[in-house]
Amino acid sequence: MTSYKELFAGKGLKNTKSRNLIYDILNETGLPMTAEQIFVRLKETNKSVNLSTVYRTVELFVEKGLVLKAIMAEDNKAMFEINHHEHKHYLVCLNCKEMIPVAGCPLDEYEKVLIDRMGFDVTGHKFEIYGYCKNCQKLNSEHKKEDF
Amino acid sequence: MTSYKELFAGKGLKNTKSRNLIYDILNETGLPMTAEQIFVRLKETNKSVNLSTVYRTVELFVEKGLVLKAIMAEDNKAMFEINHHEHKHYLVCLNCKEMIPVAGCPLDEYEKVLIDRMGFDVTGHKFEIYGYCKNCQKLNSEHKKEDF
DNA sequence: GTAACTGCAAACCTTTTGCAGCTTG
DNA sequence: CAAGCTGCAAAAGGTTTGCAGTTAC
Repeated sequence: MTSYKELFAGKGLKNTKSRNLIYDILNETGLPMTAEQIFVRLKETNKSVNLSTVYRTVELFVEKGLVLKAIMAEDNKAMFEINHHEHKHYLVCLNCKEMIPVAGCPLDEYEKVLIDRMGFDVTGHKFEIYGYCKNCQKLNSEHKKEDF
Repeated sequence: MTSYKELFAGKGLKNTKSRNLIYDILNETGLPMTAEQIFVRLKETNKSVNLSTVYRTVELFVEKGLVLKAIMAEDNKAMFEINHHEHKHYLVCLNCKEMIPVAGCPLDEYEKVLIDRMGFDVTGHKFEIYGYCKNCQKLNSEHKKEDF
């Protein structure tokens, strides 16, 4: 179990067992997880942390900028992932729900256009691409173009 | 009160008072609304429809492709809007929560690139731009660049 | 007439909160 | 030691469901 002493201290957070465990799980997994998933993962490894603590912790991490929060359409649950401070988007498979990260972002130019055209002060954006991953394409084929 | 007899019939739905009312509200408003908002709006005009009926109805509309559903980050509530079958995105003001529609979409090209590069079969995408609208820019100024 | 729809109340599920006890710096 | 964390249990808030009665076709 790693210790994130300095990392937490820098944000005015105490370095506790739960926080280390939760940050670890998010780090290892490398993908967005729900609070429940984090909770279950910890339970499996007999390093149980109370579910409310998980919620409080990830929310705190979000507040301090250590973690990013996103709410997935469909099953409206919040998902949390380590903030690597890189700009990243996901391909979300509609079948297996896997989230595949893609580097790069085609939107910066567009944001500038919007600022000019609409006088809207852009601070960020969210961009998710839905479809079917390679694996699921083999299995399924009766999907149609949808509107998002 | 308009009647959407043919529209509903085409989707195998019965033409009922509640459905007309709900579709009407969404049409008039022209912007995404929560089930609650629809419910309240109807109550105000003494055309009360039960909240569960609102939920059942909008969800049905979504299923039939008449309405689009989106879940707003922050307060994770589902929002519903008429599906005009046009590709549209929103500027979401982080202060007043207003959603300003923008026509056009810079992403089609990018989707093609992804298909080639990742073998991912894209069926759609969701794109929301966060920031501050003209009005709120005047009031606030202490906002920082955030990660989404 | 029958299948579909609605209202009502209760259940559900994710997330939040109050409080008492325990840790960390 | 004081402030901050955690567990527990209970509440909150959005959404769903079972059922009995009503309505549309």
